[in-house]
Amino acid sequence: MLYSKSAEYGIQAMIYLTEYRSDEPTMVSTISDAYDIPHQYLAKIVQTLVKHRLLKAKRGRNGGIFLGRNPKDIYLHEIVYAIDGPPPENEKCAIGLDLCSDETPCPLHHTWKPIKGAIREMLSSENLLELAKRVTEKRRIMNKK
Amino acid sequence: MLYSKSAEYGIQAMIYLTEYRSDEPTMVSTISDAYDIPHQYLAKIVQTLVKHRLLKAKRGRNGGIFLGRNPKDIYLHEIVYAIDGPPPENEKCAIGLDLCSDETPCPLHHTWKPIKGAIREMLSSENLLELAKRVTEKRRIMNKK
DNA sequence: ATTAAACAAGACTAATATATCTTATATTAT
DNA sequence: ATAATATAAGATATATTAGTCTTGTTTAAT
Repeated sequence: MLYSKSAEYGIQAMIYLTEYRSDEPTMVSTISDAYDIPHQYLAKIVQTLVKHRLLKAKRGRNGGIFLGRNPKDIYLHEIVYAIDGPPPENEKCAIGLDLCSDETPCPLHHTWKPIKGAIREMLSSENLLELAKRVTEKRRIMNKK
Repeated sequence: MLYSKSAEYGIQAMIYLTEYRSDEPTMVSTISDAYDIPHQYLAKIVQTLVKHRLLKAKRGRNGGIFLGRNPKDIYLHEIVYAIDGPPPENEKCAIGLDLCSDETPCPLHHTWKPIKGAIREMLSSENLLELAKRVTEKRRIMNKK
């Protein structure tokens, strides 16, 4: 809906790294096991994130990956864009008609535009640190039951 | 984003039928030409819509398709569900974590839930007649330029 | 009756996203 | 030095979506 499955895996991996942050590198296999993601597939995604400097990798024995920078400065849309690519220049209208704009709106324009704005806002305001905190909290609640 | 390309084509076709409603049937090729949709591909989609009674078809020479009922009583989500299938029982959370609910929310839950609601609301409140009117109005504006 | 022209339907092809397999390369423990 | 073990990278495989091709069936004009 919001992004590809690959981007979803990427987000999960980065949340994991934030939640269990450490000076030691974390192996990709540790994350793929934790979230039940195919190992080699996640490895590919991780490579992309490393190229975009969102992750750092340490190769060789006892190697693994780290966050590329402080998680409170990493926003969701960066991860999504790195993996899925940036959104298209001229975004299509919701119904696929040509030339949708405020002046010549497509039939869904007035309803869809604010929703699209809310999505953009969500992806560009949520940072990894906050997300990871909420995951920790969620686990706490679930364990209590 | 909201639905598959097939569903998008289906919506376009039904808007066309609403805008140019007539007692005579409209050929699938007329619509595929108008919206630049691959003819045979649209034909397949139309078959699905006929099976779901959203369209009626008249076979044979001088045949074509009609709306299955009054366009003001046809809502977007019906078209989408007919083509893409109904949404999954237990909708996944935005980040793909297990068990996302109000009690054990995923990290995006609070932001994403109202957006999802707005999308659902949009698809279930917009009817074909309104949409077609707006397309007509849009064309009027565009021609004036 | 015959034929032309429309939708119906199934098999096939192409493109893309997802996933796996194999080999290379880097790094550390021994 | 060597072996073990991690990421890097490229080729291959599978699943899904999008699109095409061919044939069947229905209907009306002739």
